[in-house]
Amino acid sequence: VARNGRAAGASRSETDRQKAILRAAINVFAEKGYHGCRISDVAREAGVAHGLVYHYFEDKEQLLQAVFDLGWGGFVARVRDVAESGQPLESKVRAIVELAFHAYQVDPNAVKVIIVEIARSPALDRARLDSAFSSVVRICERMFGEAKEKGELQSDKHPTLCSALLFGAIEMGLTAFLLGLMDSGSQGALERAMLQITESFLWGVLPGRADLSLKRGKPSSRLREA
Amino acid sequence: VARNGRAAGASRSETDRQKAILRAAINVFAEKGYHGCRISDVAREAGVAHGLVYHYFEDKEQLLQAVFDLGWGGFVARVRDVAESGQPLESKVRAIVELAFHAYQVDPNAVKVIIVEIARSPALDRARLDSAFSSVVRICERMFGEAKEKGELQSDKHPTLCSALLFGAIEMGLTAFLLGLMDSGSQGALERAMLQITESFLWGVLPGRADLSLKRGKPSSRLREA
Amino acid sequence: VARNGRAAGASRSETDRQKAILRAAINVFAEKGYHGCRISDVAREAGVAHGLVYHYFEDKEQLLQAVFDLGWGGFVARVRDVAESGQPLESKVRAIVELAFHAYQVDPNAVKVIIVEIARSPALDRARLDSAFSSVVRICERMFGEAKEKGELQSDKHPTLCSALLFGAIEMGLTAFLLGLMDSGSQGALERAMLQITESFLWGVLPGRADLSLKRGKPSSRLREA
Amino acid sequence: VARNGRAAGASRSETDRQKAILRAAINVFAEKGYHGCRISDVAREAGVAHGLVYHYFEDKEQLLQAVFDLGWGGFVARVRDVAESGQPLESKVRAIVELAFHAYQVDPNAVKVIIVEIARSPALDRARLDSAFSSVVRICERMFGEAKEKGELQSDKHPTLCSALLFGAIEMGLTAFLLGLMDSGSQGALERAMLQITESFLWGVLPGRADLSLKRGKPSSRLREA
DNA sequence: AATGAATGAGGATTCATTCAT
DNA sequence: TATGAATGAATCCTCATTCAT
Repeated sequence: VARNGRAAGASRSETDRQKAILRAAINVFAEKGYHGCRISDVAREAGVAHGLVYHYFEDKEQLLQAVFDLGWGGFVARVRDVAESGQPLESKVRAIVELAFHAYQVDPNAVKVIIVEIARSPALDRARLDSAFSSVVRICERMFGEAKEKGELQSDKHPTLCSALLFGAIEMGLTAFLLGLMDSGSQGALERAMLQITESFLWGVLPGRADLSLKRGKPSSRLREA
Repeated sequence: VARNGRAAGASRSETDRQKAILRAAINVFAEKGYHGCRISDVAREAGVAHGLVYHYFEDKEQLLQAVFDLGWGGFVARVRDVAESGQPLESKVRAIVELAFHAYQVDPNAVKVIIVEIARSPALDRARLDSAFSSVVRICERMFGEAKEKGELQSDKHPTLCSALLFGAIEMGLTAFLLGLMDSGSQGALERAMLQITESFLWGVLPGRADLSLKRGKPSSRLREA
Repeated sequence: VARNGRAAGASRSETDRQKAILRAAINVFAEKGYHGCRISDVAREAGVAHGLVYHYFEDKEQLLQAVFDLGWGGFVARVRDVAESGQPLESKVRAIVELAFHAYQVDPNAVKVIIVEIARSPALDRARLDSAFSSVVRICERMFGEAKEKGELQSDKHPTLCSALLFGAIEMGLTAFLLGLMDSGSQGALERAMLQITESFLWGVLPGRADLSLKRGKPSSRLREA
Repeated sequence: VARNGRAAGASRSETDRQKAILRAAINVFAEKGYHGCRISDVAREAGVAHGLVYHYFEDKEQLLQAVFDLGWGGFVARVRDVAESGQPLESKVRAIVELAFHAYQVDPNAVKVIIVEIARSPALDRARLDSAFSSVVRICERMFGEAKEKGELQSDKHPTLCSALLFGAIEMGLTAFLLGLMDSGSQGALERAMLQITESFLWGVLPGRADLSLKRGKPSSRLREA
């Protein structure tokens, strides 16, 4: 029993160490960028010797992959759930934006790393990364494509581009906070931004447009009103 | 005259070398990424000895800065011209999107480097870059703010966020091409994308836009105002 | 016990590597000069990879500093002990010359590096070095100043200059050996040189010293006082 | 005639340029050290393009040689004149010290370069430099040797060492000024230092020694009293 | 599992030197 | 003569990775 206890403790602490390193990697990558930091920076942040990083991760690149997979993988899965659910397009879009902003609220550094490093080229396995990124775009592309067939999307809109634009709006909205263009401290700023992104994407920014949603008589079910 | 010609040729060729290096840097950075290439890769691409790069540029980072300044400076100036012109908001937005896409058509690699290697990364002098990036956002923020006062923008839209969203849509639209999500080869793809970004930003993606763009100015109660 | 032995061996060997590098640096600097050698020359001499040098020393310059600190620090401390001891000036001078020559006998290369590469050159942090060098001069300056008050030094001698001259005599005496002007191989050459430097400094080189050293304390008018 | 005039003017200006470069080299070497400066630093100081340096001097090393030869060559020649003159040892020593201090007053930077760079190893043609330095030592060695035979030097003094000590005293005396240990600004400081070096070398620093010179009834002819 | 000493490939940068003009 | 663009050998230094303990 004592053995088991110790073993369990040990194995738990193993995982703890690994998690600590992953956490540290997220923070250090977010702060200095993947190329701008050393493995030993990550190790110091995690409070371990740099050699230990290699016990848990193949190499520096795999560490970034792990950060990416951890944050992105969950996000993609959740986006897929939403995109493949039965709700109307409007609700789906709203939910996806909420997912992204929620992730940002929970772990802004992780979002930052993913946003910042995702498009940088040779550091990562392009195939894997691009496809990872592409995968969300593709998922939503399908979502928009099907919505288009159902008449939930304007007929002249390219589904791929819709998908890209949605994430572009989300990303740059978040970037505005990351860069300090928007004050993320002020109460409710993130919620308002989230709302505006959704609304703008759906109805545009010009006056008199949003009102249509009423006219059409299809008030979208809104999560927060549920 | 011949002398003058030669002299002019000589002095031009000095600048030519510098330009050649800058061009090479754009292409090599776009191809392999800033961190993924060596100065000597740039030099080889430019057909010069690597030492010459240091004759014209302080160091590798300054070379990237130069790429940025060259491409971004012109873009910002043109955006400012548009933003401060007298035309209605809709035309301004349309013109700004066109500017970005035109830059991409003229020099996709430069756009790629600026978007992928510079606009995000902590690799460079953040103060300078952030302010450079912020500057366009601020310019358009003012544009949207003034439009809002004139009733050209929905009253609940935050000008900063509008600005961020516009550039987010543009950037991710371009990214879709950069990553190959969209086929930039097909005739007119860029033009259609450009149009869609503009329209989506202005009118949203939900159906009914076509009607509306004909019968603008029909106010009605909105859901949240109910 | 065996474990302890190994552990002790290990911890000692860490320091041993550092010492080996320092030793190698002394020899290589002495042989080829600071600017004339590469870090990898030092590393090879020490039998380690060049990267390890940077594990123990900040950079090449700090390595030279370390050589200096090691050799000079001890010397200064010993000079201070002598200078602040209670013995008469003559004995102090004798002891200081002995210190320097002893250092040369024990480690001629270290003395060479300190004299040739450090004591003069603008290559290093002048503030630190000058003050290091100045410190001995100042220590002895005080020694001569106090001796002067006690009448142990000619009343028209400037203490600072006495100090400088003493070390000048010592240094050039050693330099004569370093440059091969004097044959350091011949038995007792160093001892004789040491003695001559001391005697010359104390009594001058003109004839009549032998008498005087027997009948000290016979004042008479001096030429300039005539 | 016009041609001659121009030619003469041209050739004169050639020499002027060369002299300017040499002057610049002296100053820059003195300021930053031979290894611490670039050819272009020298060229800038001289107000010429760095390429021109190679028109007048083989390479960087030859430039240092030229500086050395210029300053040292004259000094050695003058020392030889003194050493081989018929005057008594005491006068010779006095004259040699005066030569050195005079050189310092006329061109402290040149003296600094020669003093500082002379002993540094691989930068220069050791054979040439050492022999250059050795040559003065040898010249004076002979001087002391002959003086010893005539009984003008203590019988137990090694001529080589006497020579080394003399220059050691001179050099460190000058170094005291170079390092700011002595205030070279104060009126007459150099003269007093010069005097003290001479006197100390001849009669030592202990009290009651100098008086001998009177007792012996051989007042040395002193230049300043001439 | 954990440490950190040790390794060495890799690449940025410098600067003496050349040479076309 | 004079210039400074151009070259490229030389070297410092970094840091991912390994491995003995």
